[in-house]
Order: sequence, then structure tokens, then C-alpha cells
Amino acid sequence: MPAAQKGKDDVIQHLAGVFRRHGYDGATLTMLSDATGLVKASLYHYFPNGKQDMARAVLDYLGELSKSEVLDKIDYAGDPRRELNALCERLVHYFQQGQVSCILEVFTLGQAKGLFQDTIAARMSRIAEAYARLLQRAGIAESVAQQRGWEALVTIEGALVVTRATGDTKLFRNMMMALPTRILK
Amino acid sequence: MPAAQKGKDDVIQHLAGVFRRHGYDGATLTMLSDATGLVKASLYHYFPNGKQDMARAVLDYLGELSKSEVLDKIDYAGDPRRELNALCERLVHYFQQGQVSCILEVFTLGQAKGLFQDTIAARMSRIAEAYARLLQRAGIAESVAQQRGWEALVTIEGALVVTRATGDTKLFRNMMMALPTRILK
DNA sequence: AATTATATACCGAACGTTCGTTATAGATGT
DNA sequence: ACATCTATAACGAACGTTCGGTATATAATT
Repeated sequence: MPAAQKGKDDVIQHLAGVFRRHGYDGATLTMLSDATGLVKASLYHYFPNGKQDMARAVLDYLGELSKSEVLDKIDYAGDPRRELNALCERLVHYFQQGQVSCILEVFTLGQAKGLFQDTIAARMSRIAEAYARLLQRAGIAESVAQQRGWEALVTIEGALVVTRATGDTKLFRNMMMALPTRILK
Repeated sequence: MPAAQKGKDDVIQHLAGVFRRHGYDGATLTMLSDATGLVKASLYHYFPNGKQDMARAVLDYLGELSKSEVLDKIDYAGDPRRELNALCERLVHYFQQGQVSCILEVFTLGQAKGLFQDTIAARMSRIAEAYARLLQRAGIAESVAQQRGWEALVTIEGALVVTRATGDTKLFRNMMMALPTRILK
């Protein structure tokens, strides 16, 4: 075995911070190097295809994280209204009151769009479906539930954008807390 | 007089297209040159401070355009419900069914955030206020109307993000058409 | 148990390219 | 003549990337 590794997840977390604030094109190797404490050459040891690999790793990592921290915690057998509230509360925590951006949004600009658009569209569908499934369990018709699922996603993404623009984390909290009642009726 | 100017608004429109698709950091002088048909030296004739000036011009231009095409067309003396519908229809047209991004969103990432955040926050407030004013005229209490104004903005920005990610322009249309009834009750 | 080989972790220095920017000279129209 | 605009070419800096190398720790061989 080699010298103890720095922990790839640690590295990826720091990469994620840079990509989320600056986007794909705006994130430079120098920033990524500074954020991780690894010189550029070392980054290429972890990510042989460079910046593209790092972005992919961040996308996958945050996909897994949001899955385990948010989506997979949904109990579809439980009370739908309670689950919906819990889901939104977890989102507030996951997005740190709206202080961090959604990588799916950020990676739909510039070069990243061409690289990741399939992954991003698929992940968004999955989120909308999770909400829709919960709404159906609450007695809402399938077609309506599906539309409301997308509405929920729209609200999340929009709240993140507006919060990033204004710095008002209370807005994000309020918007997330109000989301369940809004899409339920 | 010199060779007839290309029409600065024409130039700015093409610049806007690049910035909206690639963001500030992702937009390169080469792209901006190709899009406008002006060589770099000519761009620096129109915009002495370079990229930053171009972005500022785009921000101002789209600010004026959205004002004249959307916000200033609101008739606060007319029927609030009708005005709300008309407002949302104009948004669908202004954003070309969601096929173009909101510059306010795009310029909150990377270098642009530091450059334009005050302008952006102020403009977002103005949009939220326009909705709030209309809702008050429809008989909704001020504090509720203000919150719903922000909710409208959140929906617009979110719908633009999700549409950009999925390519589904129908989603943007539907979301905008449903917006008035949603914030009215 | 000591030696050799191998694989991983990491880095310094440089690569060629493109970035945003600028200087200079030449068109072009009044 | 003059102001306006464009063409060419180059600038230093920063870009993403690559190469050659060291250090360390296990695995294999003796």
C-alpha cells in the first residue's frame, strides 16, 4: 500500500465548493489546487482526464450525497404530509439554507452543458418523480402529482438562485417550509 | 462621420446571447468577436474597458428591455387579474419560452458575482415588488403580497433553470400560465 | 529476515495554447 | 483634415495539461 491517501472524498468536497461558486468554466486549476491543497500534478493523479474528471466526480459525489441525505430518506410508507415536510427540511440542510448552489443548475452553462446535460436532465426527472410519488400517496391524481413534482423542483432551483443573488437565507428557508402546503393543495 | 456604425444595440444583443449561454467567465473574447462580427480591437473601441464593459452593457440593455417589454407595460389601474395574466404572457415571450437564460441568474456565478451583485439584487427586488403591488391591488394584504412577489420571482428563475436543463419549453409555458392563479390564492 | 519489485501518493517545473488586452497603422466617410 | 472604425500583430499572464521524479508502503522472492 502507498502513503496514506488524503481521502478522495475530502478532495472532492473541496472541488465541489469551487465548482458550485464559479461554475465549470469559471473554476480554474489554480483554484481547485488551492482548495484541495494538492498541486495541479497531484490532481491529475486522482483525475487523469483533468478538469472534466473532477467535475464528473463532483457531479457523482453530490448525486450520491443528495440521494443518501435526501431522496433515500423518504419513507413512502409513512404519512405523506409528514414525509413531505421532512423532505423539505432536509433540503434546507443539504443546501445550507441556500448558501450553496445546485450543481445541476451550475453545470447547465458553458462547456459543462454539453458534457453533462444527459446526467442532469435524468437527475432532475428523478427529483420531480420523488415529489410526485409522495403527492400521489397523499391522494393526488397522477397527472396532477407529476406536474406538482416539477413545480417543487422549480421552486427549489428558483429559491437557490434568488438566495444566491440576494444573500437572504431566510427566503430560502421560508420558501422550503411553505413548499409542502403549496403543492398539496 | 465614419462608416455607419453597426448599431450598438445589435452588437449588444449578440454579446448578450454569448453571456447568457456561457456565463461571464465562460464567455471568451473570441466568442464575443465571432458573435458580433467585430474583431477584438473593434470591441475595445465600443467597450474601452473590455469584457467587463460588455457585460455591464448587456446587463443594462436587458434591464431596459425587460423594463419596457414587461414591467412598464403593467397597468396598475387595470384589473389586477388580467394584468397578472398579461404580465406572465409577456415573460414567456421575453424569455422565448425559456430558451434563453436570465442574465441576473447567470451573473451571480464566478467573477461576475463580485462585479454586479448590487445591481442584480436591486433588480430582483424591483421585480418582486411589481408582482406584490399587483397582488395588493387584487386585495391581498401587503405582507402576504410581498412574500408572494418573491414567490413569483422564484418560480420564474426556477422555471428558467429547469427548462434550460431539460430543454422542455412546454414546462416553462405551463409554469408561467399557472403562476397568476397560484399566487392569487 | 532481508531484499527486491511494484504500486500508489504526491510534487516541481515546464509544456504549448489561449486568455484578455493593447499598440500601431491603415481604411473610410464627412 | 478629421474623427471613426477596422485590421494586424503582438503582449504578458494565466490557462489546462504533461513529464520526470521522489517518497512511502505493501507484495513477492530469496
